[in-house]
Amino acid sequence: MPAPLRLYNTLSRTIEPVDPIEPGQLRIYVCGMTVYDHCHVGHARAMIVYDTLVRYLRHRGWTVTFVRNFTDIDDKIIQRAAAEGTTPEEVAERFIDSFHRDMDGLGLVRPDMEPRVSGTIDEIVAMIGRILDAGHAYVNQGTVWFDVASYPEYGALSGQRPDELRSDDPDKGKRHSADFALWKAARPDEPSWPSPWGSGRPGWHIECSAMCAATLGQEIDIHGGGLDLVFPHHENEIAQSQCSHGGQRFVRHWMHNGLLTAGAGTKAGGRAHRDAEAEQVDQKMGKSKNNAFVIHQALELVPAEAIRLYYLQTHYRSPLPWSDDSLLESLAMLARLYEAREQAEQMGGSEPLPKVVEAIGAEARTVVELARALPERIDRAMDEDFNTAMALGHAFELARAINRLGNQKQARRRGGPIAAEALAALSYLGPTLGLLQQGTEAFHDEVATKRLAALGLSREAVQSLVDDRQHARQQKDWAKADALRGQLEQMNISLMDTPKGPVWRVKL
RNA sequence: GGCGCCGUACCCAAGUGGUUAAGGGAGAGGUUUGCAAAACCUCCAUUCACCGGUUCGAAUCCGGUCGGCGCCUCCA
Repeated sequence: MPAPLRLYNTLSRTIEPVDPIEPGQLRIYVCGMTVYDHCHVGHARAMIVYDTLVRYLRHRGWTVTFVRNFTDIDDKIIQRAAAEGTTPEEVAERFIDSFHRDMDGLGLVRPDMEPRVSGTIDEIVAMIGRILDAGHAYVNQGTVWFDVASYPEYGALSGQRPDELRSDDPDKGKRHSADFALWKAARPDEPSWPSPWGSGRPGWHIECSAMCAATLGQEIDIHGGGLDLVFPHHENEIAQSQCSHGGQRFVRHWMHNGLLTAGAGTKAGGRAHRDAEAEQVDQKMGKSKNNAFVIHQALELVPAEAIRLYYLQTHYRSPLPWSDDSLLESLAMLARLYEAREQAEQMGGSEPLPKVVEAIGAEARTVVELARALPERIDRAMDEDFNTAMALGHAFELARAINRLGNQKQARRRGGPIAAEALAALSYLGPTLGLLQQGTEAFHDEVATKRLAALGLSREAVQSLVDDRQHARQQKDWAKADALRGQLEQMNISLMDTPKGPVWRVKL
């Protein structure tokens, strides 16, 4: 049996055990993208949160079926196609490709299914038919409206009551301003499909209900998405799904990730003036707010795992401010983990563990204790509402202990058996959090490539200064060596003299 | 107007009834070093926006005040 997991359920507003429909199995549906533009780092947060969840659940023994859709029929896609003089299909296809490139770049697992609205039209039409038959919808001039008043449970997820909503809709033929379109009557120059109510296309919310049922069945275990989807999108999904399935419960566990915010003043430590320009407050990131930072740009600055760490440092339900400075800070944190691992990798010796521990003493014991405890501590944090931040905190405690041990000459020579324990523990970060999955060299190389590009420097330029300094040092021309070091420092390159020769790194 | 979330050190951030309030970054001092860098050590919130209340005991529960954010139009 897989390990039990407790998660916050938006429906009950409490942390509850995940209670699967079938023992050991979880059917998870996550709202994906409307593909009318490139994804920004706010979308990346949602994608990374659910990717981490799925990885972790599988690692803990669950059989997970993970579905994430593409909304490829939508007003904005149609608008963009019209503006570019192309077809909605072409626009959707282009941004689905872009999405896949971004997700691959971020190192995310592919969902088991990625249904598209355009491939689910028959199911959508059938579902709308059942909703009409059940008396929860009405037709007006080729448009089918969901009849909110017919469904007393409406609002259970979001706490909204239809009559209390701000209603600024001009009358479009609805009975109640909270009613929403299941099927939109065809308009000229827009894609449309035949239906019993005339040609048209699906409304915004029905696709997810239909794709969910088509891929996972009438009832699913976990439905995820951004907090901004709670109302109306998910509220409407519940209404549609349950009204078309004879009242059958739709979702057992509703999971919502907090949003990324943008627009805060500088966070650069030490000089956070409170001047007028820094008075901007955090605002949700979004294209309409014109403050979006695209995933592709972020991946040019840092390795994918740094972006991942950025998000996992904060609990998934909290809002998270985005800033370039914080992104670089996350990279520095990631490097700290990689460097601790490297430190462990370099410890030699193959004596029996107890003997080495005995010889080295307290520092060795601490590493062994923390290493052995780490997997369980990570699991405990993750099993209680997916607390990735706490899990990471534990990992950093081990990293510090490894470094402390590595400061001892004797440990570097004989600490191998202790390091093996630490390495095993650190490798636990892969299947659980998706971190430390690169080789040490590959990591340093990627960091150097991306950071040098960001600084406008070339490896050759750096290397030649490093070489010059090395010559100066060999001639004990300390003044010249220090001058060259200073020059590198100015370029944001720090130089480390190691027993194996000088090693340089871009300062993080 | 309605619904909901949040306010923890210089910054980011975990903790949500009970021994010393995780972790990261910045800062100060030290160890180490030709000098450095990295790393390590020490210091850096007797205190969790504010005010009341419940309790033997609260950052954690309840009420109020102030401040911020999200949703109610498309949104991860």
